[in-house]
Parts: sequence; structure tokens; C-alpha cells
Amino acid sequence: MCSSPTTKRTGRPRSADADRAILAATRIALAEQGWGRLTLGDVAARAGVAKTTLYRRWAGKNELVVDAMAALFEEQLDLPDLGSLEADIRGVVLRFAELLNRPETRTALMAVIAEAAHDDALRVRIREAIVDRQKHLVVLGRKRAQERGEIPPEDGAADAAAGPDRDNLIFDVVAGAVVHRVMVSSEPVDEEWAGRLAVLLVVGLAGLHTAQDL
Amino acid sequence: MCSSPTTKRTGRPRSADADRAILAATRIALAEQGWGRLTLGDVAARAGVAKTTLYRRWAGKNELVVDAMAALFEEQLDLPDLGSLEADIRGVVLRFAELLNRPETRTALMAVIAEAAHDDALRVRIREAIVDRQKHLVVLGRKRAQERGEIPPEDGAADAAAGPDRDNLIFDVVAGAVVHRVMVSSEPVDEEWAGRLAVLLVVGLAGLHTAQDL
Amino acid sequence: MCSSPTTKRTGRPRSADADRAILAATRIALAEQGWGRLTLGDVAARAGVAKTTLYRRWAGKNELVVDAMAALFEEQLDLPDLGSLEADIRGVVLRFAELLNRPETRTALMAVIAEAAHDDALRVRIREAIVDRQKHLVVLGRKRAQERGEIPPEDGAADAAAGPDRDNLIFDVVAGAVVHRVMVSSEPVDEEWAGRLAVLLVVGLAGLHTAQDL
Amino acid sequence: MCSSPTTKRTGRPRSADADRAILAATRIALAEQGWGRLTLGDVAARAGVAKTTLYRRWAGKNELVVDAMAALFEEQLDLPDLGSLEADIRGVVLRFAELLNRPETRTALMAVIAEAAHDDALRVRIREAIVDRQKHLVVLGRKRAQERGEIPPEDGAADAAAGPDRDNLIFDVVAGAVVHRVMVSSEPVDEEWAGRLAVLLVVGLAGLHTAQDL
DNA sequence: CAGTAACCGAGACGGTACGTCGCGTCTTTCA
DNA sequence: TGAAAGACGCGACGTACCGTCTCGGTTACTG
Repeated sequence: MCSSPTTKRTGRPRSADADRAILAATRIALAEQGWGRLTLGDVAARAGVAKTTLYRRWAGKNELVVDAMAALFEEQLDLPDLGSLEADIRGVVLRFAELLNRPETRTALMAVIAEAAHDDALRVRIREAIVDRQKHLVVLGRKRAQERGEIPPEDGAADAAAGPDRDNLIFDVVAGAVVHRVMVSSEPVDEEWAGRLAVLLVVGLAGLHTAQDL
Repeated sequence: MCSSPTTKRTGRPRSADADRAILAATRIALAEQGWGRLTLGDVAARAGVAKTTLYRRWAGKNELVVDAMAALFEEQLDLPDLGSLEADIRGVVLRFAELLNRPETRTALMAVIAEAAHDDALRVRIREAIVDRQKHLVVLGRKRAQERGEIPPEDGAADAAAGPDRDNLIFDVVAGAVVHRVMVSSEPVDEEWAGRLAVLLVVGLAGLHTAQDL
Repeated sequence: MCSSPTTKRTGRPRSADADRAILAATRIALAEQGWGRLTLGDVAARAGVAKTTLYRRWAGKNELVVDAMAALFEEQLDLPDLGSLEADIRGVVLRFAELLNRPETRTALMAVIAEAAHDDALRVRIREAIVDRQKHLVVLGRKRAQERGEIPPEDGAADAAAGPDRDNLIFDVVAGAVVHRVMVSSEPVDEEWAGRLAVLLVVGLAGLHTAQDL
Repeated sequence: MCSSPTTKRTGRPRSADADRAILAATRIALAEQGWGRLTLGDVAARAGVAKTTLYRRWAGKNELVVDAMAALFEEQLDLPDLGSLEADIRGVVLRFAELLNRPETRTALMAVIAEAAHDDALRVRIREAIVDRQKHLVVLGRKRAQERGEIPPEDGAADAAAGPDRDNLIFDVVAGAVVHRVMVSSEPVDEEWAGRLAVLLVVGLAGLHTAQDL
């Protein structure tokens, strides 16, 4: 979460309820006011907590919102096995789009990424708390597809090296395309669009495997 | 730009130098401080202009930054003909990544998109000033590929309807993937990555054309 | 008062109404809440003024209260000619005690003196804004008494040198005794007490003149 | 001191060392920071004591500082017999001025008096802990002077009634004048000034005895 | 080529939120 | 059961920007 004082001894311990209440209040406030109008004082008030308590745990708006988003992603993102790689992609795309269409996510996610552009610590925090969780879905999906025989297993040395690169590419394409569709193009991510993207990826991925020198 | 005084009358006209100085100062300030620390007072001071003058021309931070970004995109984005669809994609990907790696673009673009999540007027402004300019590149690239015979021309009625959808998909995938790679994954967009993405797209696009019912 | 920017040129000038409203609000708030509970935010609100406006003019609570007290002293302290030195002393003692019994003076005066104990600039400000005004009354009273022939004029060199010392002594005794009676002993300064103090001073002052070597 | 637990029972008894450490820390902190910047948390830290411990013994800053000052006055103020009323006055004036010039006294004494202006309980505490100790010196000095025959004994009924009034007047004049000289006029209380004040008082006091109807 | 209307700089204004500090209370663990 | 440690709710602090509003002074069109 935020604090991990290795040697915690005396004194009154921090309230775990407060953490939960603050993160929940953050999400609600984000949905209502948006990132720009979000006020830590308001979050504290909604959580029934003093402003100082909030500042004791988080360094600022950025860190707090990242943690709030991380909690949301953790409880929302998974990868149910839908039987085929294409279906898995369609499923996760729709799931991710649904998450991005929540008002709190719409306003918060791009904002923290923007802040992270000039804040290394924040970028690391985002990666650890949010991005890695998503990337894991790609790895999981690829393994399933290999088990199903939809894509070849990694056996050669060159292939084993290219594997992570392919994972990363797929990750950036899927996540990036959905985010761009939702946030920039402002058009719906429906079954049809998700289907087209899935076809593009499955076919294209096969092409990547074929092109040996990549 | 920003002001279109339909009825131009008497009195001293607004200084065009001021506009330029303000936009330039905005970009510099963005690069130095990032969106969050960007101050209109600071921009005015850098531009050697009174705050009042700035507010006479732009409604606020969002609009100002969108215009500053639009000017940057206008002068930076184009699509030189590199001889093949795959090469064109590689080229535009590298060009776009280069643009996104400028410090002012990194912080500003995501920030205005975040603000646009709950501001319709801003979203329209972004689309007109920035997004449409990028999307035009996709259309142009597709037409060139059709002229070269790399992808089939739109002849059937079903195909003509699917064309714009494909353009939009390609647009979201290319732009989204590059943005995600640069901003979220924080990994380099180099020749290799751009090549992989181009292969994925060219092969995948062919798959899309094959799958008639999409 | 507080600001005397010798070269004031461009820009919106400061509102003189604001100064007056703030000082008046300070006095009222002092009377109601006392020094300890006095809040600059509250003063600003009472004055119908933004907190920033207040801070633009005064460095803090101390300076503001000194100026508010100074305004009060200026409008309240004078020395009507009551016909004799003894009567003049009785008069000014009663007048000063009345001033000290106002709730705003009771709470504010000692507090700023306490703060001045470790703040040289504040001590100077108090002296210039408040103390010198009181001390002037002593000088005036002495001159009147000399004109009346109640005390000898300064003619000798030694006497001329001792004059200011005597003035200062009288000043400290009168002001100090009244303040101590009101603030520390918490007993009334009535005609009887004022009369006794006046006798003490008039007789004692004659003794001082007699004691040549002092 | 402050707590008189009538029924002393079981459990760990309160540490008397803590009381002393706290009062000493209070004096040091007062001297360093002044009243306004004095922090109970800081006092507790200096005393090596938990804030809780401090609050168990004193109700707040005011009470704590009054007790710290009382301890200081108790160990510093006395009235050695210097052979004459005038010499006794000179002596006590110099002694009191010396006390007032300590940094902790300068800031603390005026501050608690200011607080007492709107806090009756505090005023009583100050009177009992500090003022009465000083006033006793006046009574003692007057008795010595009567024994020496410098001033007439109280024999008449009218005189017996006027006696306490005269004591109180002398008390307010001496204490007030010294405080005012030191704190407000910020000028030194030296042999010369003390001598002049003593002459003023001795001569003036004779005048008061002469004026029977006062 | 004089008037004048709109511009411009400077900077004070009423606000809102900030992040910090100290208060006095509380809840722990330790001795 | 008292004391240390320290988190807690609270409220004020002084600061930073916001976007607006006077000001005096400056253009550059227009009559």
C-alpha cells in the first residue's frame, strides 16, 4: 500500500480502517469531481478522517490516486478462460474498456500518467501497482494459447529471446488501443470493435512468428 | 487559433507577437515544470505579457495547452512516402514517438486528454486541433497502399462500410500502442519495435480483409 | 501605517477602505475572542476582505494588532488642561485606565509587549506607533507645569540634562503603575487612587528637583 | 504545585523528577523560543517525557508557564535589609529588573498577564504564585521603615485604613515602573534610575502621609 | 492628424486549496 | 497502573494560483 515501517514497535498503530475509507472516498470523489477538482481535504472529509491522517500515509494527490486505482484494478481485472486466444482477447478488451469507462478511471488514469511523465518515483509506483498487474494477463493469455497449441511454444534460443518482446508488444497494442479508443477517439468498445482487434492481433501475431528475423 | 472576432471593429488590434510568445512560453514552461506545476502567471511572465492579455485570448490552462500542442503537431507530423505500407507505418511510428518524447508533449498530451474526460468542449477542441491531424495520416497511408496494390480497393458496399472502421481501428492501434509504449511502459520506440508493430499491422490488416464478415 | 512604497507607479492601487475595515475588524475580534483566539482568517472575514489582502499589508498578527492599538490610542489619548499639574496627572491616569479597561486593549497590549520581548522590529514599531504618543503627553504636561510655575524651568546645564531623565521616569511610573494596577492587581483605577498617585508624583517630583546631585 | 491527589492509592507513583525536568525545560524553551513559539510538545521532548505526562499535570501552556515563573520568582526574590527605606527600594528595584531581564521572564511574564486578561482562574493563579510574593516585599519594607522611624507607625483609625491602600499604591508603582522601563521603554534599570525612583517614592510617600485626607 | 476605442503592463482583489504545525485526546506496548 | 510512543480529529497557519478588476499609458484605425 503505502507504508511499510519495518520496525514498528510502540505507540498507537495506524488505523487500517482509515486506509480503506480514504481509498474508497478517493474513488467516489474522483468520479464526482474529476481529477482537476479533486481535493485532498474533500477526500479526508468524505472518509471521516483528518487531513493530517491522509498526509501521514500518502505524499500527495498523485500517490493517493495511484493506490486508489490500483485497488480498483486489482478487484476488476482478471482473465477468464474463454476457450481460444481470440475469445480471450475479446474478453479482456471488453473488460478493460468497461474499467476505463468508469468515471473515476476516465479522469484519473491519464492524469497520473501525465504526472508520471516528470516524476520517476511516481512512474515506478504506477508500474508496480497497476501496469504489472495488466501485463501479467498478457503472459497468462500467451501461455494458455501455447497450451492450446494456437501459437508455437518457445523452444529455440532466438524464439525464447523474442518471446518477452512479443508479450510487451501485444501488451502495448491491446492496452494502448483500448485506452486510445475510449479516451481519445471517444467511441465505444463493443463486441464488433473488440472482435476486429482480436482478429488483427491473432493474425498479426502469427505473422510475427513467421517473420523469423524479428 | 483561439479568437475569431467575427466583427472586427475599431481600436488597437491584438498583437500577433503576443500570441506567438505565449504559445512558445507555454511549451517551454511545460517542458520545465510539467502540466501540474504549470502556472498561467509564469507563462505570462515568460512571454513578457500581462496575465490579462493571456486571459483575453484563452479561457484557461486547458485551452492554452491544447493550442500549444496543436502548433507543435502541425509543424512536426507528416507522412513521407517510404515506398511500402510497412515502411510508412514504421516511419510514422518513429516520428510520433519522437514527438511524444519531447518533454512538453509527454506531460501535456496525457494531461489534456485527462481533462477532456469530463469536458466535452475540450474534447472537441482536442479532436479538431490534434486528433484529426493524426487520423488524416492513416487515411493517407491507406490510400497510398491501395494505389500500390498492397491492400484491395474498396469496391463492394460492405467493404466501403467497413473501410472507415478499419481506418479507425488502425488509428487507435498505432497511436495507442506508441503512446502506451512511451508513456506507460517507458521503453524505447526503436527501429526494431516499430518494425514488429508494422509487421503485426500489415499481416493483421490482411487478416481483417480476409475475414469478410467483419 | 504599514506600507509606504515610495515609488508607486502602475497597477491597481491598494484600497484604503480595506485598511480601515481590517483595523476595525481587528479591534472587534480582539474584544470578542481575545489575543489567543484571534485569527487572521476571522479578521479578514469580518472585514469583508480576503486573507491574502491582509497578509499583503501586515506581516502577521503582531504587526496588525500593534497598528490596531495605535489607531485606538491615537483617537483616545489627549491631555486636556485641567488647571494644575496634579489635576492633569489625575486626568490622564483616569483616561489611560479607561483605555486599558477596554476588552481589546486588555488582551492585546500585554500580548504584543510579550512578543516584542524577542522581536526587535516589533519593539520599534510599538515604540513609534504607541509609546511615543504617550510619552509626548508627559512632555506636554511638564511644559504646562513649568508655564504655570509649578515646577522650575530648566536653566542650568545640569538641569537641562536631567530633564529628559525625569520625563522618562515620570512616564514609566505613570504608565507602569496604571498598567500594573489594571492588569496585574486587577483593582479599579478610581478618583481616589488616581489622586494618591498624583500626590505621590507631584511631591516626589519636587523632591527630585531638590536633590541636586541626581 | 498543581496536583494534590488527596487519595494516594495503588500503582506506579508519579515521578517527582518529571515535574522538575518539565519546569526546567519550560524555562529553557521559553528563553529560546519565546512565548509565541513555545510548544508543549517541544517542552515534553526536552524534558524527556511524553506529552501525555505533561498534560496529566498541567491543564495547558498558561498554567505550566505560571508555575515555571513562580519557581523562578521564589528562588530569586528577597529583600535584604540595606539600612534605609531608600536603599531597600533601590535594592529591590535592581533585583526585580535583573529578574525581568532574563530572556524567559521577559517573554513569559507579559504573556501570562495578557492571557489572564480574559481568564479568571489564571489571574488567581498568577496572583497566588507570583504577585503575592512580590507584594509581601512591600509590606516587609514598610514595616522595616516604620521600625527605623522613617515613616510614622499606623496608630489612628483613618491611618490604619489608609495603610493597605498606600502599600498597594507603592507596589503598583514600583513593579509597574520597573516592568515598563524594562519591557516597554527598553532602557536600562541602573543605579542612577533606581536611585531617582527611590527618591521619588520616599519623598512622595512622605507627602502622602502629610495629606491626611487621602 | 486629432479623437478615440481597444489594447497593453502592472498589480491589487476575493477566493480556494494547499501542505504544515501544534493542540489536546486516544490507544497501543512496555516496565 | 503509570509512562513512552505516536496516531488521531481538529483548526489555524501562511503561501500559491486562480481568474477578475482597476489603474495609467500606448497604439493604430477613423473621421
